[in-house]
Amino acid sequence: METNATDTERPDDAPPHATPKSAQTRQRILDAAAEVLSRKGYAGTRLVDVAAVAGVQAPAIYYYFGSRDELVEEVMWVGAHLVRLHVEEVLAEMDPLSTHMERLMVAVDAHLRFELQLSDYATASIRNAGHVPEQLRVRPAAEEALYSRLWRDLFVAAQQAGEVRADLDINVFRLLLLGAMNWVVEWWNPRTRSLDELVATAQAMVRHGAAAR
Amino acid sequence: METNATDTERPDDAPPHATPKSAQTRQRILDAAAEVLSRKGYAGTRLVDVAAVAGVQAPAIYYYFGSRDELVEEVMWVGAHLVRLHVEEVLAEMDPLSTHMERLMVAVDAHLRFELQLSDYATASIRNAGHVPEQLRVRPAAEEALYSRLWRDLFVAAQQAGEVRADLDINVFRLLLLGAMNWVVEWWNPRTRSLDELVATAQAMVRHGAAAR
DNA sequence: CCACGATTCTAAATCCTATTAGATTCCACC
DNA sequence: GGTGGAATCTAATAGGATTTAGAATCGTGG
Repeated sequence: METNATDTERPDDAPPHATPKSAQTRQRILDAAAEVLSRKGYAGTRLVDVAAVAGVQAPAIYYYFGSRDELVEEVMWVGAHLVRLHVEEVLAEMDPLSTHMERLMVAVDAHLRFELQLSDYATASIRNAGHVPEQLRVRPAAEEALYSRLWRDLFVAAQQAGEVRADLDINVFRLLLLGAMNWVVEWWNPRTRSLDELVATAQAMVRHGAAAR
Repeated sequence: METNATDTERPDDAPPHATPKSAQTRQRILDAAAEVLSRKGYAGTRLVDVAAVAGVQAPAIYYYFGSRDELVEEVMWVGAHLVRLHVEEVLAEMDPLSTHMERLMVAVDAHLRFELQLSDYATASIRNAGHVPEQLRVRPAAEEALYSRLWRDLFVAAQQAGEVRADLDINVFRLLLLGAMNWVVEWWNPRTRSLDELVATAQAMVRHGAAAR
């Protein structure tokens, strides 16, 4: 019994998957859950709806996930994970000579675009962070902590380099900024406002709001 | 049948109330609902819990409210309404000679303090705005629109007076700011951070982020 | 102190949705 | 083409929460 197999994070309790290509159904279900969750929220997400979006019958979900909560938890984790990966990746591609403020601007841009355009997972994760029962928050919370650290590092570096006012409370400022960006999912309408404009304004909020001088 | 009585907004479908003093039970129930709703969210709010907090049995709620959803809707509406009243009141007390930027600072202060200290209703309203079913959003949404207008007016006046940069998109900036402040309920912990510090940083975000010069 | 309406309770009905059971189909491989 | 396991379905179960029914209690005015 090779319980500690190498290709999976979840040891043994996990149902089958990973073997045949039809386990892409698992992905369809996960995607569907992300979409429904991002729209309806934890309260309004019914397995029947998820199944319908995934083109499957509700009980089929149990072939891949132990329970509704397990499915939700995974969506939340993936959401937090993807955002962090995306922002990290974009930052890694930057010119190493960029200023810290430039890095902040790029991070703001990446966060907003990913959240609004690329990922139902991110939206689901953001909107339901404070609404799912405690037990479901553990794994996702760990991911969010990593993401939080990423931003903290950006701000600390910028402040130490003198690019951010020394008297600014960067911890509170960072949390306010992330809140402003997260809340965007509650009001942004692609048909009403251009994403570019949104990004530019958010960047201005940081540049002028935090910059030294 | 005096259906169009003068002392109530809801015409006739409403159950008794308004007459005897014991209708303060209604208030207890509403308060309890606000508290539970602000902590557990729409999903996790069970009538049994609300009843327990109100010191009553669950079915008693139906003597005052037609349904669970009606109760929730009222909490949401009251939440939005109270915030607006509070901020309007504080602004009204200001020296008429105050600058527009000073008025914005006071509004930020009032919004945050009310949301975090004074009102479970505000918290409940904010946290669940995007999570309750569509039908429940109509009445609360009307209140929120009024509040939105209040802020828009503040920003428009400030910009026209030249106290806010002319090239700033004040609509987007306003929505970002309100988002930042609303999201605070998701992370603020009174034991970890002082409210004064939070308010000061939020004000700085506006003052430096939006101010001309 | 009695009556009557207002208020609240206990007990039961109803509904909704997650979850399980068991049957069935699909598909790769012999 | 048949066999065995993987994948999915239909139908039934179960549990929890709202909501109704009807009884009990409380409090006030006569």
